[in-house]
Amino acid sequence: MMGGVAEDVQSPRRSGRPRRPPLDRGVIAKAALEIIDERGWAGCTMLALASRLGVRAPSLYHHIEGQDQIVDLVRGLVIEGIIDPSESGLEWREAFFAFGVSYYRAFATHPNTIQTLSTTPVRDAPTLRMYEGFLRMMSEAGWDLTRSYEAVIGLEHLALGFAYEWNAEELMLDSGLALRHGAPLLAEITRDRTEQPVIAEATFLSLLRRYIEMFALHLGVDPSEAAGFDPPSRQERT
Amino acid sequence: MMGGVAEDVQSPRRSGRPRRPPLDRGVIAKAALEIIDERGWAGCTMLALASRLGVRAPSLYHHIEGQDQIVDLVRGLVIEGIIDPSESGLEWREAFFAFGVSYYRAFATHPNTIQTLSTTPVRDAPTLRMYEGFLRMMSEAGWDLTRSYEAVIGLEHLALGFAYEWNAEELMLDSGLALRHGAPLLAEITRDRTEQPVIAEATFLSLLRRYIEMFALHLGVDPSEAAGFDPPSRQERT
DNA sequence: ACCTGAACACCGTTCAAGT
DNA sequence: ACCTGAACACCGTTCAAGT
Repeated sequence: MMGGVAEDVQSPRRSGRPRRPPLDRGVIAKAALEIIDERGWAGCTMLALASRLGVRAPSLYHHIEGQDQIVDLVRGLVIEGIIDPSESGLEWREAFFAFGVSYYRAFATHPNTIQTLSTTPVRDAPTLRMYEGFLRMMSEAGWDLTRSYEAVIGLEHLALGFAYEWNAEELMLDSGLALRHGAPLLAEITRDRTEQPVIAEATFLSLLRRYIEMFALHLGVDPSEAAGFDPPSRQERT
Repeated sequence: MMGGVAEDVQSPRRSGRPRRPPLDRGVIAKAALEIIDERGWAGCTMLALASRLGVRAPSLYHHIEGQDQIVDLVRGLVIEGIIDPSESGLEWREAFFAFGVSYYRAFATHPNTIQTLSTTPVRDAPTLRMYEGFLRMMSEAGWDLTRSYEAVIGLEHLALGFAYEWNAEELMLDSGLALRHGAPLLAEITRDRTEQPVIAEATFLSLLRRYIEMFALHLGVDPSEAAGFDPPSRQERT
């Protein structure tokens, strides 16, 4: 009974290779991000995801607990490309800047993820590590936690705003519509945004520099007092 | 035939009053915003909306074209509370500041609208008017359109980020989870955020002041050149 | 262990039928 | 003119049944 030799004669080895990659969280995450990039988050249904993977929708539930977990997986994938500022060895301003730039680029590459990722609870380890890395870097430079946390929150939304505004499929503002509603200035500035993504990054970088300077001037203290330079009161470390 | 007197005898006038408000876009918008405030945008289904209005779902389609239009209506309602900086009569920095504050408050009052409103094309007249008003104010103060547009985009996302982060039902970051994943600094700063909304507004206001100063320093030009004062090259107005 | 078909509850939207 | 029940296509998810 066991070990029957009733195998097809003319498939000596060729038949052993499965024609689709074995399912696991990694390939599911990758497929999900691809669909989101191509068709937006709404297009990433369980059916679309399953059929891209050559499988039926219920099969996915053997590897993930539900749609929520796809959010976590995709977030991990997007966040992966962001540098850890606590391991950069740079002075805090430069580490902050490098972090901000790579944060912006990660999301500018995947603008369709922004809507969901920016307003969904963080549950994945890579993202928690990212925050911790930023806080550690700032802490080691002498900043207090509250200030550092405000800094990263503000930075995130500034970066996400620019990344989305200039890279998302659907434009937020339609020039023709603005004109028809008696908003000529708005209509003018929203015309011809073909090559704007490039300009947008330059603008963001410029803004980011200013943003960091703002914190360097010790937010909450009269700028004239702190004007001009180095890190605030350095905490003693053992 | 016409004008039959076959009316119920004992309902001389009382029966004339309908027990539910007549349906129109205004009441639909208001009901939608209430549901979104209470249960989040996902809770605002056509069924939930209809039943709050004492009506069946298909009835809504006699007044609105579909769910997309609900977005427009709700946006109009939220944006309504924001001041028009071009009619404030204030100096540009103060007008900018007042605009930013009322923008922040409008969304801090309705944090559950942020996810959808911040990533959905603008189609409603009130919001287009809001942008136009800001651009006109900046233009009259001598700023060029591109700079002004960047200013309002950056401001929006900064404001939305803070408004969401500190007022949304679901916290973005869970302290316990952070601790369990080896992120002690993040865990510490996200503990006890009970009365944070108040602190958040103060933080945002402080940040907003700096943000405006940043633009006052003529973004894109070496700050040491422009350091310290008044509006940029004033355009001639007829 | 993993995939599947069938089924369920719940969406948004359409439409012929009523008044 | 406006509301309704019934119906449709499409979701996410569950589960017993297969291998």
